[in-house]
Amino acid sequence: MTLTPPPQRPARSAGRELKEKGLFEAARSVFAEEGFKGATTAEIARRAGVPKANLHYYFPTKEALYRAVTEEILSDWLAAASSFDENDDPKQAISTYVAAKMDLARADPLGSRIWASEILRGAPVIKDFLETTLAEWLASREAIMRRWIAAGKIRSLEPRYFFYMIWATTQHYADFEDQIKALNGGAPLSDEQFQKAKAQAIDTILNGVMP
Amino acid sequence: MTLTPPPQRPARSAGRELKEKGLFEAARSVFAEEGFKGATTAEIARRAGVPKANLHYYFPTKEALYRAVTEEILSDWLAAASSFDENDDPKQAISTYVAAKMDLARADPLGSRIWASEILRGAPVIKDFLETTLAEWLASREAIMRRWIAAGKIRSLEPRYFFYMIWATTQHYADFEDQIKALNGGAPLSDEQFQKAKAQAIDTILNGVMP
DNA sequence: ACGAGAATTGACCGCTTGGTCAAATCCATC
DNA sequence: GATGGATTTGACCAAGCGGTCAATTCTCGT
Repeated sequence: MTLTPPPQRPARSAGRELKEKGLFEAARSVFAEEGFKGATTAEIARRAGVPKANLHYYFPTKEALYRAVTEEILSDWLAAASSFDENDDPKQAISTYVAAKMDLARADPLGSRIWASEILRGAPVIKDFLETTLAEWLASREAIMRRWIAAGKIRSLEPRYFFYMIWATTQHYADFEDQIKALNGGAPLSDEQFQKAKAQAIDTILNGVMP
Repeated sequence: MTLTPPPQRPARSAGRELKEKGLFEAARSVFAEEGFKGATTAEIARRAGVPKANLHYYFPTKEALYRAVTEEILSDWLAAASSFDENDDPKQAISTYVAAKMDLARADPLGSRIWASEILRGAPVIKDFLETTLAEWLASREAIMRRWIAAGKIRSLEPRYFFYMIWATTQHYADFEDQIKALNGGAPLSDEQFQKAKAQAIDTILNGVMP
């Protein structure tokens, strides 16, 4: 399900995609701050610098816009998740995956926050994704981890709670960025600080599971 | 700053505190689901089973109600935080603290979610708490951990990122409960599952930092 | 240069929002 | 049982909401 232009005629000029992209990005920032219900189409339009009626030309309803935003986020999540499979060695697989999730949180904090906000309100839009695609992803990686455990390559543990820890820790840097900022003298983590945090997350998690 | 009755006259009957408590609890559930902006006083009043005008008698504005809810959450957070200091031994202190945070997430998921939602919108109401009380708590516990590191009792690490991992992991079980539910066949974690998750969180975190 | 569809937009609509208010009711005290 | 403040509540209001629409302007193939 990819995002379709509102009327299905061929795009006329490059301005179309540009404007759509502007609205899309404005929507991301407003949804991330206010959640679906708290977000207003007027505010989204204002940030995009277009009249509200113009927004409704590109995205017929607030929910259609929200769904478009959401789909991209799920797609990015899956892309980062694939890094877990790039290596057969647990140490490498886990390191790579945690690093990818940390980088995603850093590169796209808004996406992570929209996800969080969607879960907080009961996940009405992504519930199906969670119950099917995400559940399947988790089940198959649990199987991999159980083989590692059986082979004595990692400690014995319940894989899903391990993944929850990874998700929680990495996404915390996006979702709670404002809290981290407040605890960092008002400034967001510098690149050096973030690299240190990433390295430590990998390190602590690895030490936590390697025998 | 404790919560004051709207007019300051002495309470007449027990019904007053009861009604106030009902509104308070209804407000918690709505704020947790919809965030501050998405929450409506009409919905809060509906869940409390009182007319909206009655809500505004007890809490003059939506923000006053929100602030009252928020204060209690910060207070609970600090209470759980004190468990970190109950023991001089790092292993004991960390175990006890993680257990306390997990128990708090289980006992009061709404509080955790309201906190998360408040951070997501930029923490306008609790920013001062974060920059003062929370920052001081963190600084002094960082000092404790640095002494442990110097004494070789735990691995060398940056204490604050370690606390972020604890906060993230424990609060994940409250904030992302609906996601966990979706990954658990639609059912929330049973008490046994939760105890297992708690034990594993403690275990993995301890292994992650003990030398 | 003109016709036709694409894109733009101010004005507008019905509904919901947070909050107000005055009238009604309750209830401890005398 | 009368008094007066505490409490309750339906009705109401101005502002904001998501969404519509008709009139206008733009853009391209001819």
